[in-house]
Amino acid sequence: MRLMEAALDLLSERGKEGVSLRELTDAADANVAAVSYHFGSLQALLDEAIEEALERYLDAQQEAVSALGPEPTLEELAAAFARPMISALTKGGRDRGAIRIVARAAIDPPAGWDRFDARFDQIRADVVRALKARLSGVKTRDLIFRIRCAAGMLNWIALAPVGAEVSDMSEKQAERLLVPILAGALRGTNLR
Amino acid sequence: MRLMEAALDLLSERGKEGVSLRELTDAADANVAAVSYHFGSLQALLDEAIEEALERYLDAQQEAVSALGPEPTLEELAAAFARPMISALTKGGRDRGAIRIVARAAIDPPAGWDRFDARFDQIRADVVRALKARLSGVKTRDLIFRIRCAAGMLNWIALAPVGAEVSDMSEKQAERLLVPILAGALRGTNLR
DNA sequence: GCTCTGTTCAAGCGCGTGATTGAATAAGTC
DNA sequence: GACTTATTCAATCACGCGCTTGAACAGAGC
Repeated sequence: MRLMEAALDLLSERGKEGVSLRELTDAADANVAAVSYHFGSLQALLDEAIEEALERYLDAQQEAVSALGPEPTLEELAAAFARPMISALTKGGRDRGAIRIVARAAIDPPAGWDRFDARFDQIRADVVRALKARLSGVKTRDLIFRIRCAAGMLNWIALAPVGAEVSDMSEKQAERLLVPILAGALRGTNLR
Repeated sequence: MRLMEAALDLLSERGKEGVSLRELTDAADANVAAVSYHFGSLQALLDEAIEEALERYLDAQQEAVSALGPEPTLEELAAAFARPMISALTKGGRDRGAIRIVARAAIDPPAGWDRFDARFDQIRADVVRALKARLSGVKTRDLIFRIRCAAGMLNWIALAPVGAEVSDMSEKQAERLLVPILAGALRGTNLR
């Protein structure tokens, strides 16, 4: 569907408040009424696009994390956790666009996103389990917070100007740059 | 000025695209024409508010970093770097609002923000100098990237839901939680 | 009392927005 | 060919937007 593609493109550039019906239908080479006809409203189309982007991202991250061996190192864990983001950023195009939509939405989640809470919790639980083998002294609550900080850092890179640097690299280069930082954040410093 | 206060409040809640002239003047209990009269336009008022918030933040961060001793530990450095943000978040109210405005603006900097590039570079240079004493093997370019990642993580915490947790803590608690993560990110993992 | 200056106000302008409408067209189905 | 259904289209609606206008008001200086 051309409308959905145009919605994803515009959402990634301008955010969910910056997409007007006219420019969307112009970009999709469609009539304004087509949006109401197929999706009910502009908002419904945008919501659908955002949810689709999030679902794809969660699928990729969950798969990457569960593909890890039994006792991964911090770096292996961080690499798996970050791979979907790094891959999308360095690949560019629609993939990078979709990931930016998700990152934007994570700042103030749209209504109804508690629907995805269980998936977020599941992924974090998997990461926590792997982390505990390496960081035995840290409370679970703190580990979860560190994971959220690491995810936040990735989201920031997807959105902010600093991420342009990463987008220009190869996937390997970006991984070599980012994984030590993420792993360092997960490990922390105060308790050895 | 009531208009400026209302602008800061609304900007921190909705971002720079989400503030309408009507709701601003309603919140400030003023007439719509007052904005044009005193500031020229709505955009000019918002720009002024954002720049003021950024300047205050840069001042605080620069002061905190330059107040460090000659060879600070990674934790001391991270604590100084993060103090203005942590302080504003835990303090709440207008301080927290102002910091969120800055964080939002950092995602896609308004036109003319290259004006502040020198200040950002200055602060980063100070941090790099202190970092080099502790991380002798890392390239300057990579250190700068790590600093930007750490700053990004703080900005993310200021904006995203995960930050609510931090906002409810005391400044000391928040520092104990965040500083090890930031210091860990700055140190990285792959080269000891 | 009169005027000048700074400020506030209700009313309205032009414009872009999301959404709707009824006609026109295309594609099956018998 | 006739009827039904799905889709597209130009035209239009009401609304909220940023901004301007000219009148009204208040205070200071003379």
